[in-house]
Amino acid sequence: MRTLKVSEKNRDFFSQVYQVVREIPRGRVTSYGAIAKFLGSAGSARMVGWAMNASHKQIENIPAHRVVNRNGILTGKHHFNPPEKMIQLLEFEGVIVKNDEVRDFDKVFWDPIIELDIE
DNA sequence: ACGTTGACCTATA
DNA sequence: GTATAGGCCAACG
Repeated sequence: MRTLKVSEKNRDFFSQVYQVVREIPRGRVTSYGAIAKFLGSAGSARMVGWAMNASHKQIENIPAHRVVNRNGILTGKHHFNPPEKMIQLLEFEGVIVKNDEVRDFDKVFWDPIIELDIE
């Protein structure tokens, strides 16, 4: 269990999303909804998507390819350039993607609610 | 200021 | 198994 320290500056929703996404280990994935729920705003999963959409503007690298929807489908691949990049990144880390869907999703799923503690 | 738009999710049929 | 509906709420035009 790792503890996430949220400083005064990083209190806004987007920053918190980025901090969680950065904690996803190599070869594991999580879902938009899981992040939203972890941050206390379940039902705002679409905002997590928005955060990913804006993640390329961030200075630090955000492993947005490790975030998929709750069925393990790579719904966000069209926002990568090229779209195949997302699959390549995942498979490079050992995640097997078949037909835009993560294989053994339940096994590689990384749940921030279990793995992270917020401070 | 306001209507529309989503890298979503749950529920229901 | 698919389909449709409603809620969500920040950002964009």
